[in-house]
Amino acid sequence: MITIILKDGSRKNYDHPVTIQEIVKDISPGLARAAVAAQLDGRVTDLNTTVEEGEHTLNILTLDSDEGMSVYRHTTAHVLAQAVKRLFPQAKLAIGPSIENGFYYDFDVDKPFTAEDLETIEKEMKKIVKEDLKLERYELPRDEAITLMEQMNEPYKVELIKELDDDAVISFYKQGDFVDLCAGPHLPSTGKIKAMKLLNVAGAYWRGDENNKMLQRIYGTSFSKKSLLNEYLKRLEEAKKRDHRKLGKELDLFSIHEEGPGFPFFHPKGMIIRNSLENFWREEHAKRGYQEIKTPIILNRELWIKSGHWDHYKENMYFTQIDDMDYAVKPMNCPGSMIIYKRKIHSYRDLPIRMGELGLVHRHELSGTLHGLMRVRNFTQDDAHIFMTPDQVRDEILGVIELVDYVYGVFGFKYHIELSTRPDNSMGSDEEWEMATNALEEALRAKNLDYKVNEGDGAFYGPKIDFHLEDCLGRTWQCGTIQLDFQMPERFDLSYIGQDGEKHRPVMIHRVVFGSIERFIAIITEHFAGAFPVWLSPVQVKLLSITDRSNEYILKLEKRFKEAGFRVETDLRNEKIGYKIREAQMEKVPYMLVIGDKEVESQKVAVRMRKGGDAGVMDVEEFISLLRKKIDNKEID
RNA sequence: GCUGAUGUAGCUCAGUAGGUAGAGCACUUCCUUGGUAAGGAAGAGGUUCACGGGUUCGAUUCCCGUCAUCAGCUCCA
Repeated sequence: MITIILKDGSRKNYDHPVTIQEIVKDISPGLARAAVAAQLDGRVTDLNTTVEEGEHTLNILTLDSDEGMSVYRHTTAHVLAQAVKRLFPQAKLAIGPSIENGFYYDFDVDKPFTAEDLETIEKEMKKIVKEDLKLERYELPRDEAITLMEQMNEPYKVELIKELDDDAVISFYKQGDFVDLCAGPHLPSTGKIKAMKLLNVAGAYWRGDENNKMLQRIYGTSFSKKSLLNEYLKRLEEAKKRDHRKLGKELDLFSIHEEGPGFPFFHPKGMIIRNSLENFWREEHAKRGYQEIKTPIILNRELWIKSGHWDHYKENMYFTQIDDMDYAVKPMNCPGSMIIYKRKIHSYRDLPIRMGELGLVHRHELSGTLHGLMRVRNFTQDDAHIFMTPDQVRDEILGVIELVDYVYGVFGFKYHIELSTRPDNSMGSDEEWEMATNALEEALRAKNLDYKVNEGDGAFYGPKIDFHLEDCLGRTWQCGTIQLDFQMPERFDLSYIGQDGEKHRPVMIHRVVFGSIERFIAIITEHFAGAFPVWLSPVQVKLLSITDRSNEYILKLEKRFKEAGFRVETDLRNEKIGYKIREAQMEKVPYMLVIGDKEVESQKVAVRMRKGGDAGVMDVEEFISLLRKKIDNKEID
């Protein structure tokens, strides 16, 4: 007797052996169509699995779930491998997992795949789907598994099997002429795959280790419907359109040159965005009791030895010599802050001291990882160091969390939080780390915030809370971080005089909100697709003349707007209005004012908005107060 | 850093099977004074095709090297 308990608690009984697929069909034909795999007694398994005697819980995985999609894409990866093996029989298989939004498969081949190869492979995959091959699972004892893979000339698979635990089940999946070592589960047959696409090829090291051989990785994705695939492809295209490197060039915000790889140049328009962000930052920090400092970019070797950077961060630092003495270009701002803290004796009454610094740091990043403003070799951290007594820690962390929450809200970003714990190669004792980690967790719990834990991902001097914001395309970016540090105060022998008249050791927080100003600009450029909110727009208003009869009035308006503090440009060129509008629109200017005889006559302005077009005629002062309100409230249009 | 692709006018790109380069946009001048996403004409623009070598009578084109850019190198059968 077989008893199946379904998700809703209902039961089904069978007096003969059944496969999960048959059970699903009994439940509903609709579910049978959507099903990709199942959880039998909590374990993920194939639909082809035959259920054994006894009582079982059964949960069907469909394409609505992440697990379901992952199975679906994993099977697509197998189809890819099969296609490659048919076309390139000498190719050796490595691994082929499903990943977020798709899958990949690594192959060892003599010649890298070309774009044309991808097309051919994709065609072959479609053939395999059409053949609707059944995926059959079977298990083999270790020796036989190794012999099989050796016979098939698959050295990577042999290596994988040899590394499996002694008691591990070694399973294979067979579809037609193709067999692959795989834990599964898989779709019942290749015909279930409805829409797929190979996206690109790239080199990837075997097991991600650069000492190993470089394999060829083919990336692809698959969806349950053609329309979903197209939607996904559209999103990729949209991301490409919004690429800050492209928009940065088109909108003339910044540039990067051969003369300084990873060292961005900011143009006048980029500087307006930058300065607007920094002004906003300064205002918000002043409100919250921060002082601002600026520390030098180059400091001597002793300092970096004392701070621990010399031992823990050397590969990322730049060095120089002055009068035969060793110096380093700062990769972080904290040691400079230490020196400022130490300039005088502090009373407990002075604490907490919140010292902010928009500090330019330099870090040596591998040349292959540089990426526009996202990954650079010099950038400005919106840093701050908070020095406090141990019993102030919680409130200070809460204060930073509140600040981050407020700032991200202004840009319309959602975010999530991650907590990173002690890494290898770190300073300090286990007790200190535990205390620090607990303090961060307590603050998160006090705010009732959800968070994910990343073991071993902390800084070398302390654990951290990271804020990952989510842009309008659903991509996440790590920006803000709060790092608790018991090490630096110790190393620099920081102290304050307590109520008892004795010296005590302060605790310190490092924290950033934007993270890097440069990267934040990249993120908002992509988030807003270059159409920045008015308060950030390099040009807020553009005055467009229809004929030169209105020039005089326009110049008067320009003066008035400048007095009002707006960033305004005029276009008096001898061009048609459509031409001028098109240009202003492409520059993504939020407000265009079209001025012709009628406006001169009525002493008004005809407003055209970047989004929404013609907004009708308005009184000049009325427009000014409207714009001022939008700017002051940092409205997003 | 590694693998692969790419590097031609300010921008986007074409091109030469090796015989000293072209389009569109932008720019300049002229005509046009025209109401909500490109009016017309003419002109200028490359120290000559990222840089350095090599092959060749001759290289932007072929070969080697360097630099830069782009994609990936984290997701573990």
